[in-house]
Amino acid sequence: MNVRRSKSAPGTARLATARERIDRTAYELFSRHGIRAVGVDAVIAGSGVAKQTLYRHYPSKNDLALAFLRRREELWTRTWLQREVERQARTPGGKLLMIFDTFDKWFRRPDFEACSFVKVLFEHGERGDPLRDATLRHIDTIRSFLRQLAEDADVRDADGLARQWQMLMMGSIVAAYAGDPDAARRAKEIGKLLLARNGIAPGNGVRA
Amino acid sequence: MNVRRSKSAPGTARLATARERIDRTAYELFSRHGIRAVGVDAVIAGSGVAKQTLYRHYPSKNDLALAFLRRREELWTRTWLQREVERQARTPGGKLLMIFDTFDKWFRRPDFEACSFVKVLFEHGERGDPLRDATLRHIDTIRSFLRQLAEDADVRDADGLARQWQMLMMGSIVAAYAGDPDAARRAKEIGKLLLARNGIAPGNGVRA
DNA sequence: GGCTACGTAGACAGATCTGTCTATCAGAGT
DNA sequence: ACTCTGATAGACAGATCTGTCTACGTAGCC
Repeated sequence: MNVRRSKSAPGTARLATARERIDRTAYELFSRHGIRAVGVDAVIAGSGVAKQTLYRHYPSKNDLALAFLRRREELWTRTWLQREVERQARTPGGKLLMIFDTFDKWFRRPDFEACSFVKVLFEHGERGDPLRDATLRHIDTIRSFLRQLAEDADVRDADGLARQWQMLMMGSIVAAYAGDPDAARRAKEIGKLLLARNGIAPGNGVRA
Repeated sequence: MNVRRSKSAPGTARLATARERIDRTAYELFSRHGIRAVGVDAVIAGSGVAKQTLYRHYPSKNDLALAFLRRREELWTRTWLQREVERQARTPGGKLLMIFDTFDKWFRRPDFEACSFVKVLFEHGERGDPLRDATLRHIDTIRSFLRQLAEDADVRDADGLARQWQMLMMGSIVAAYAGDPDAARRAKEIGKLLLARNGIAPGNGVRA
């Protein structure tokens, strides 16, 4: 059972700390099946870790779920979506549209798992649930990114456009999850109308 | 405990059949908290019915959940949304926009519970789950209504417009659930752009 | 060599949830 | 009067899930 390689030098990266395996497994399972549907035993089995080890790092499943949401923001929002958008488009309008090009590839992945934030929001929507509050904060973070792009484009009502854009994003995610693989393209079409309405040049984003 | 009034004449309406109380309670609880979060014991307690009675009418919780979805289509989709829209608008374009006026009132209700179909879709999204399949059919029913309106408006791609419109509807529901009470108005604005794009007169729906 | 930190293995308590079972009761039709 | 249907009340089995507890092992560090 002892598959671990070494403890290595202090402060340097280990090959697969128990904690890292827990985090990775929790991410995999929670993002695919939701939080309620996955028990701590499944995380333990998947990461090959002892129960006590998991509970040493996270005092409760709730804490593990909160850590998952933070990791989701790190991996999905920042490292994936924002980086992809910034890398492939230059103008604010082009970046906004590039979101849907990025979504398009995402929706067509066979393991498309939908947006964890929306999923958890519906799973733990009761007012007062700490998971709900955390989820709302992560959704706010995404909207801040959109609002910044809208401000860069000198839109009159940047917050309003950001909210409309996020509505399109979430709507397309639900539609894709309900089985429409072209949801991102349909959303992008609407996005173009919104950009035109707000006097933003749609081009300059490499692709039309 | 015996609160029932009478069994009344055969074939006529009774005052509150056990079955009716079960259905009403299940609707209340499932629509508010989702299906996973509500146990059969809660439905039993809420309807004041014996456990055996519930299981006589519905062989399993799953069947009860399917009945709930049918009832949701009856009450929410047909009796509420469609009727409200048909009652207050005359032209296809006006009816489409009226959806968001109706949503606006809905979103502002203090007991706004979001769309059960979307909720259940995320709760039971695993492929092969009968609840998921039923949910998708109910979502299709709503889209048929939208497609019919689009066809009445002589739109070139009625299915495409219906899908975009439904995307707006679902996006606004998620946004409202995430705390934006103005989500319906923002969606309506986008809707107007879509109508204009498709050459549909926005007016004639009583309200602009 | 011994202390400390971390990890493993698995039993266990306690809660919760679905579905079954038994026993009893009330009313309506024949 | 008798029977049949539907309802009540609640115990119970069996599964599942969170979190605790004990006992043991191992590697680094002083």
